[in-house]
Amino acid sequence: MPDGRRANRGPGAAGANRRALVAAAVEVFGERGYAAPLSAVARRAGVGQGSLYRHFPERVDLALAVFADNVAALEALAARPGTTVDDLLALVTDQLIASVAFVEVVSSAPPDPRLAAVTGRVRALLAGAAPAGGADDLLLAIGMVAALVARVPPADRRATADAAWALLRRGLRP
Amino acid sequence: MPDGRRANRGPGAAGANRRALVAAAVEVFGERGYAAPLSAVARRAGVGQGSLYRHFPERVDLALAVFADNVAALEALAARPGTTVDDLLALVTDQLIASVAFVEVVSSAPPDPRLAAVTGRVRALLAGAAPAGGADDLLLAIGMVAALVARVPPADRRATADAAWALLRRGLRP
Amino acid sequence: MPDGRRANRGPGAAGANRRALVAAAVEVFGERGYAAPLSAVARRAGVGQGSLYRHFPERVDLALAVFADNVAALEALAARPGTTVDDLLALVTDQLIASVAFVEVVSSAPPDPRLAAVTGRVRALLAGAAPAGGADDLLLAIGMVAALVARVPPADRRATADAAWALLRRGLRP
Amino acid sequence: MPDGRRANRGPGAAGANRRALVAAAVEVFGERGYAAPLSAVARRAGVGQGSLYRHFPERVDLALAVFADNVAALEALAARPGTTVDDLLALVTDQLIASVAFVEVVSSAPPDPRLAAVTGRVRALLAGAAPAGGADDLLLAIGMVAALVARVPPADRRATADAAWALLRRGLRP
DNA sequence: AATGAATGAGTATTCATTCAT
DNA sequence: CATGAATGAATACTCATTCAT
Repeated sequence: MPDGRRANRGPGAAGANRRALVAAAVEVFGERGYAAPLSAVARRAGVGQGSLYRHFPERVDLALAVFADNVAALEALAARPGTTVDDLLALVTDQLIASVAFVEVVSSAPPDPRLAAVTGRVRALLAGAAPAGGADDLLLAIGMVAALVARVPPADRRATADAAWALLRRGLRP
Repeated sequence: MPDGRRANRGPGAAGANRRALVAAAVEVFGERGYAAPLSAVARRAGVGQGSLYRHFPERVDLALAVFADNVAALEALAARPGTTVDDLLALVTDQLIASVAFVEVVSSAPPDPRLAAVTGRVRALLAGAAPAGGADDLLLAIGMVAALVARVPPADRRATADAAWALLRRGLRP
Repeated sequence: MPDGRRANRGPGAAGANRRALVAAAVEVFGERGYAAPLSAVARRAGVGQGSLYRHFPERVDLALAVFADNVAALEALAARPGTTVDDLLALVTDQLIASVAFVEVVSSAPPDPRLAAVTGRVRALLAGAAPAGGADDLLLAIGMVAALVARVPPADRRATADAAWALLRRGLRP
Repeated sequence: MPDGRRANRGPGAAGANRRALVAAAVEVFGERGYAAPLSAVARRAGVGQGSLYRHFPERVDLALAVFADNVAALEALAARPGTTVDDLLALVTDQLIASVAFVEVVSSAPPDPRLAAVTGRVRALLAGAAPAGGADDLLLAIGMVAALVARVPPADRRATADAAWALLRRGLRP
């Protein structure tokens, strides 16, 4: 290929490509929303369109890859002795703010069983840390904060998340 | 007009067209999201593409028309003697469920001053009904419920909204 | 009509409307080219779309109206004793610069017999003022200047026309 | 691909596609003017819409490609020993007649620096062949002939160009 | 396995033209 | 006879997906 085409780095690049695509998806979807063109993700990752489709045949597969990373981090934290519910919520909030666009995925049709599996893992680790019955409330609260944070400009996300958690903790009536 | 073209109903149809377009927008955006094709809105309304653009030059103008109706209904309710904050929140929730897709608009760029005006009217009427300082908490809570409801399948929206309000009212710690 | 619709000024407005449309066409086509939307002409004239179509069923009819005015002015000048060919060319040049967009019409299909008639009148009055056989050269020269002026920014049109006439008068080889 | 979709000829078709698009643009714009639909150019070239946009993101890029070819041919001729100004003008005239529609581009807004570069190259090669100071006159004359030829039916273009050059050479006064 | 060009369906938008009032 | 809303065909442009190399 004597032309301007990027060199074919061969099979060895597969792992690096996959990681670059996930990182690019976090960035691009964070900036332009979950509906951003996939070509922009491939370009940001420095990877061909075809490679994106090989690794992630559907748009949702990119989101699932991010979720998998996030849940693994949560599970690692939960496994550490002395971790409180608040510690877990703090990490969840950090993840929400970092990968806000993927929250949109949750509502996208059709409902994906792999998504349900992720939610199940989160529920399980919350149940392990919260008093009986509290896990569903926490899941609902996380959903509310996530949804809210997703529709706020990047600069306001941290403050909005903090205000939302404060309100949720004290309730509407003092 | 022996061909397939819809009869030109003349200028008298302007009002009816406008109302049909708003109603169609609520339906279509409710089903397919705020990014749904405008051609689908025009078709559902039984109106030509050009008429849609005449009445609503930008997509956001459709949302503003819905918001204007909603806020007017809220103001009418607030003006009725004996109306409580809970009455207002109940109506807000009904509106959210009925016009869920328009919630997405609030986060769309660029920020629209007309949108800020609508928010201002809501804040004002809440401030008139809530104890001092409570209006901002209520606005935040409405935002959370709205964002959450918007990413839930239509059939679950009522139950989700109810659960969210219950959680917000009692707070996360019993 | 209690709404925002302009008052129907009635049949008496016909003449004024026609003149306003021609003037608006000169302006709008001058600014945006002969392909400018007819709705812009009607708006500029302060006249309904329907009235434009009544007076000028086709786009070319607007051009013909301008040409008719221009040729009448030329004929009036030619009829004045002592008028030279240069006087006529000076007026033609003024007209070209003022109504530059209409030059495009000449090349628009299909060829219109009324356009040929206008050209014939111009040839006749030039023949009356120029030495035998010179009228066709003059017509060709006018066509060249017109075509050139039409593709130059408004501010440069006068200077361009002057340079073109100077070149035509002296020829390429001194 | 059993459906109607054209076979994907792969990246190797890029060069052929580009050439086909330029050739199709010359034809289509020649027949229907510079405002002709780009979809017609793509269809004539036997190429998808997307490929047209990939190669020529803007309409003017098609014109620049034609100009680049034309100027290169002129420069090649100018470099040949014994080439006269008349030889160059003859080639310019041939090019004008073949790619007449692109003349419109020159007046299109916004002014494009790449267009100015093309003009500069033409001026340079004329200056090399013409007596001192003559290049600007020649450029003006070419502009007049080009503008005139562009507004004449295809069948008349050669004769019109010849008549225009003859008039320019001898000047208006015998 | 990677690359990126090719493809065309899908949408937004404009504007000529018609016609009820 | 005037008005301007209604209509939809035509066009520009984007982007998901395929596939030759």
